[in-house]
Amino acid sequence: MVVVRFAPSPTGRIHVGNVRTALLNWLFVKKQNGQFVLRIDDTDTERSKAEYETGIETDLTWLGLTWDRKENQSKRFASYDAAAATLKASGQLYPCYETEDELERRRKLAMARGKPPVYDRAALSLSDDEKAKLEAEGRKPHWRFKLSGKRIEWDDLVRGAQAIDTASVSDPVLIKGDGAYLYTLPSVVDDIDMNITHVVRGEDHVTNAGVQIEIFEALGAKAPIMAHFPLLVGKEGEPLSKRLGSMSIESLRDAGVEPMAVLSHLAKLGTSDPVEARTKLTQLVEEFDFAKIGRAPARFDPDELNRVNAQVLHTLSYADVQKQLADQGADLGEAFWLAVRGNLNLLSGAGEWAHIINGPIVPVVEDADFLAQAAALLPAGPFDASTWGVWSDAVKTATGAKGKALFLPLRLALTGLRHGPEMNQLLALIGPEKAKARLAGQKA
RNA sequence: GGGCCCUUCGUCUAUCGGUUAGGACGUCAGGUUUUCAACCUGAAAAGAGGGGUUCGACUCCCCUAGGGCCUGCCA
Repeated sequence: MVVVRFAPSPTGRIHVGNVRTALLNWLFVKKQNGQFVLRIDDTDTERSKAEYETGIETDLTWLGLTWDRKENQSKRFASYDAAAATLKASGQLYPCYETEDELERRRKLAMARGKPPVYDRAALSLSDDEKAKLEAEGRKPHWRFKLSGKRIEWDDLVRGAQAIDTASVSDPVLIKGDGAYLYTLPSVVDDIDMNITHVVRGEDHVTNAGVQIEIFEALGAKAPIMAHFPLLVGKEGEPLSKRLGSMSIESLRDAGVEPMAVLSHLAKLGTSDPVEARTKLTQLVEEFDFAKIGRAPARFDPDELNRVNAQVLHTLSYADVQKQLADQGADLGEAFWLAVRGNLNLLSGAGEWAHIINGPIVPVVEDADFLAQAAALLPAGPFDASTWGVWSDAVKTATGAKGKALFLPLRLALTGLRHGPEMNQLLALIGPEKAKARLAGQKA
């Protein structure tokens, strides 16, 4: 069975970049009838917060990205300890005593000389006596994984044949001087223990992939299949991180954006499919294919998201939104929704139209005589969708006004606005009493 | 500095040596709505620059320019 994971750290709320990773994993695994594991990467106990963990769950749930299983890395230290012990025993995890300052200095020096800043493995040649002496001085070792220096190759589902030369990469630190695990080892151990079959993530991890494949093998496991997709960049092609603050899922939800708009946009952006609204997650699942994902960074433009949001709204059925309309006191029935949805950019806008229909609103009167003539011609009621046509025709005959001169004054008087849904729908919903009052210039 | 990846209409992209370079959004025009919005139809709109290879290059190679990622005791 296909098993994927989404592994956010609970050090903040998730944003569009994170969600894209989650979504791509989710769409892929649903198409394969596999399992989606939500793995909370909370090994950093200092920065991880329970409130962010629940925040992540809230955001994913709002989007409809369900998980089959949830794990917390903070509960799995025993497994990491065991894996570290295995690697230490085989000599593949070795202690280093350089300070961060030293390493920083060496890196800068190497770069200044035009050399790649790769760790020189000086610690490997330390004798037991030297190590003992350093530890006696109070130095705490950090532990590095010894890379093979070979070319690591894999077939990436998005990028095709990949090769990374581990000779050009520093031996990764797996355990910090304070004993804390860095992301690398727990990630590999979890992937093994949780039978993760496919790792789907951003291309910022491709170098990691090479390193991690070696760790998988060092632990006697086979690395999962990898898929690294291009990252999102901003509208002008700048790294998205600069604007991430305003892109949190929480903020989008607060702004009234539809979950399916977020999902549609993120699923289609950077793929060969047109960026169009889908109203059901199942449609996105059906259409998902790694082969459709391009290799160039995809530009995320909030305006596009708003456009997709409007598109979602325009196709949502009454049943889809009835509950939400009721929540904002704007459930005026199916005819109302159908009349109004095409004019909405946000669902919250439905409330404004409900208010225009229910009143009281102040009509805009530019020519009271004209409106008085029109009011006199108003049918007795009740109103239906044909009332408007009959009535406006009568007004036209009586006054000689036509086109814009006929319609705009009536629209302004009846709705107070210059634009909106078709008047035949609106007039039927407004009804005879309010129509009459508004035409007379009265608040109603 | 080094490594990896990328560059086609304004935007997201198709093309995997021979196409009138296709689609979607946006834009513009027309239609519908006796107004507007929504909706429908149509049009304009592209291979970063320079060298090669080839009968032929968007497609393959090199250089230049531009962009992204990595190069952490971050994830």
